[in-house]
Amino acid sequence: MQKKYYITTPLYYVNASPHIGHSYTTIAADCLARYWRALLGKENVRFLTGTDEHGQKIQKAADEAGLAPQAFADRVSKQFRELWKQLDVSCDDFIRTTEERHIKTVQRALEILYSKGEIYASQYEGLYCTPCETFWIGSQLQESRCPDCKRQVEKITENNYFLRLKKHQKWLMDYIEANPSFIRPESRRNETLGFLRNNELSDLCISRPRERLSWGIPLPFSPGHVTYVWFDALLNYISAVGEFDASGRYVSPWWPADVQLMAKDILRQHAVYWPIILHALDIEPPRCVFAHGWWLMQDTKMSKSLGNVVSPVDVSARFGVDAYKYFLLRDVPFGLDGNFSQEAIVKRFNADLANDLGNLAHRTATMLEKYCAGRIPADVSRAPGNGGEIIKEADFLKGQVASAMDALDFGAALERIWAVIGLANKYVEETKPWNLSKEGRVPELEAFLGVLAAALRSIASELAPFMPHTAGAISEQFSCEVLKKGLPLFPRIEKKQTP
RNA sequence: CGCGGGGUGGAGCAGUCUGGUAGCUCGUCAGGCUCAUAACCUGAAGGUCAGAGGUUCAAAUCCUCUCCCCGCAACCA
Repeated sequence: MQKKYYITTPLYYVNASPHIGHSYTTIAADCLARYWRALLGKENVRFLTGTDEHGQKIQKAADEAGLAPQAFADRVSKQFRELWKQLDVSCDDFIRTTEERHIKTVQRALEILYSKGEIYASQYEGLYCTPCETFWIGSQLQESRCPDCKRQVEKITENNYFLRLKKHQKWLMDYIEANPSFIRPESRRNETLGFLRNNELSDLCISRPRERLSWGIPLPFSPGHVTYVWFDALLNYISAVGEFDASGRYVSPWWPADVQLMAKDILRQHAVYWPIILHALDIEPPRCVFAHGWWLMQDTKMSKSLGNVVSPVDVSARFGVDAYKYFLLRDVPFGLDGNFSQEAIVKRFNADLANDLGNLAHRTATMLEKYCAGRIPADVSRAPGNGGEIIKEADFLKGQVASAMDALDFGAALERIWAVIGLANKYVEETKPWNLSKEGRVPELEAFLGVLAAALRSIASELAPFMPHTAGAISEQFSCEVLKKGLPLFPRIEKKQTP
């Protein structure tokens, strides 16, 4: 049995405000963190998120906003931090790449790699558009002009520093082959292996000349250069939870990470560059990098230029934080793309949350009041009908949720929980408590209600990582000797209501 | 010969690796019930599993070919 659990999200790039995609990764990570805290104890789980703040795009966005890069980064980073608070995300740490602790670690890592010969000086040659300050590769050009501003690009050469990737390619392929659960889901693992088999890695340019870009971490061995933003950003996962000792050995109570979540578009950086950087530093790779899918808008990718980016603030304000989380984790298998729409959320909300779960809690509460004077019976030994089976199924639930969570299959975990909700609703129909009441069969009636309350407690307990508020509300109602009836948890959303 | 993903009842999906009565959710229709948020429960209708050929006692599942859809510049989970 493992003793500790370290989970990360990517550091979100602060060149724009958070959208539902950012919240998806973070909510999934939050769910896992909450799940493992319940299992291992709060002190044995570490959940890290944060913001990535260096690089040319930030500098550019800051210029456009008329702010200094740091001031701009402060502003957007704060948006992320506040969003996580609003969404009740339980991160243990929020790291920013402009923090001292991170800069120190990055510079130390650079020194170590440089002294080991893993980083070397060379020349970078490329097609550069000066007004746009961007390098392009041949295939991106439109009639040898910059695809953005349509101006002529020029071939320029600059002195830079490179990280050796090629020499570690064989090691990485062997590592991925030997560790089937390192890259998940399996389709992404195959994709990565295919890429590595068909391509020879070229060494990674990890520096930028200061005169071209100043907003970054200076290279300790070349003050005229700053660090390439991806190299900088990836190291956050270790800079947040440990440091290098005098001999250059990385020491951390948390590393290696158990799961590193990300969306599929940044798998390459995490499945190729990142393990190689770590390997070059004599640090173990993470146990698992998991790439999930995208949320599409009407079957097309969300993008700023199409203007179809949805804000998690608006959606969670309309439907509630828990319902929003439920939708994200339930509607699409983790790993695949999904379609995002208000209609889809309403459907889930009404069918699963209002009709199944909310209604079960509410009808149980009403029956407890009506038939038991609000007392919650503890003795279920004389439960009629399938009562014993319901109790058994509720007990099994923990194990079923556990195996789904081990597979990072949130949807399956929720389906298991909903199966018990379904059983409980059916149990009411089959038992017909209104008849028991008329016939004065009090012991059976009480045991019946005891079964429902027990089932709801199990449901709440398993639901807690997914919907903390809802689970709390259910527990509170049904966990004492006396019922604390509340208002319906999820009032149905009627069709006529306009968005 | 680019690479990858996909085409299963009205909608969204699972099943394909390890052939053997085609399953789930939503929607529709009918019935039941009244504790409950017009919620809940039961039942029904609806699919030649993109198409063609092949292997097999048996194919959504294996093989071959064909057709169609989506992604593969940037922003970006």
